Amino acid sequence: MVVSIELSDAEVDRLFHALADATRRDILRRSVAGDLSVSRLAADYPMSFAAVQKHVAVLEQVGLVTKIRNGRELLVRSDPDTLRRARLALDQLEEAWRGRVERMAAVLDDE
Amino acid sequence: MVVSIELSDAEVDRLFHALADATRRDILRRSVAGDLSVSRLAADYPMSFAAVQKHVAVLEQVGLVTKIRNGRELLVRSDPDTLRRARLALDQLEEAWRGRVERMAAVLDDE
DNA sequence: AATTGATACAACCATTTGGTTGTAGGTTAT
DNA sequence: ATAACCTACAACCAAATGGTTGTATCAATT
Repeated sequence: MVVSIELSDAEVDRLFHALADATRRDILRRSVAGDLSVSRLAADYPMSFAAVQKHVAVLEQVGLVTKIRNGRELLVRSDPDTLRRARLALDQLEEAWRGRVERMAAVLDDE
Repeated sequence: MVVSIELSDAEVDRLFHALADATRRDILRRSVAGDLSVSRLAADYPMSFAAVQKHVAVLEQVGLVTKIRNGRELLVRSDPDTLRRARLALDQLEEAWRGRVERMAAVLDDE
């Protein structure tokens, strides 16, 4: 059974904003492929460690990622459920479109 | 046949950014339901006409919307293709996840 | 215990964003 | 022609964003 999830405007705002940055999307992709520490991630971007840390924090605040302690490092782990919620928001927008197309088709059928 | 579309990082940045605002998403939904003039749209938001105009401009710049002259007003029309491109970007992120799940399942099968 | 490595966090800065008001340019209606 | 309406655009402002450096904390290694 699929539970219909209610997404608040504010949450969708933050979700899309988190996804609207190439570095953050790249961090997401890489942490999906396998858990990586923040410093390991940071090594591959042309910016300071602190900057990458901030990007991870943005992803973490919207739940796209969680951090797991492993010795003295923190592994960044992506959360597929949150990504699904982002998709749901897009789906709802697209659904409005499908509805319109159907209504137009119905009008045409009436003639 | 579905053509695999290449989305540049910059384009996805702008796409998600355009969607990361509740007012803009609402304008999208309303213009999907039926073409509306900018002033008609603006009348229903608690902000100035110029502010709404800017939101429409953001949607227009990323191609989520186009404007069509109708007498002295400009109708805002949504473009479903661009919305689909946004979804494609999300799908590609999700696909990375599916790939991981499959690899993990394969590892488990090997044991 | 001292050092090193990984992270957190504050302070700061430039740029962008989202809002405002005001002015100007077309289009329709009277 | 004039008035009324719709849109465009510039100038301005406060707040948020994305980056920096510096300092502090905490865990592991030696």
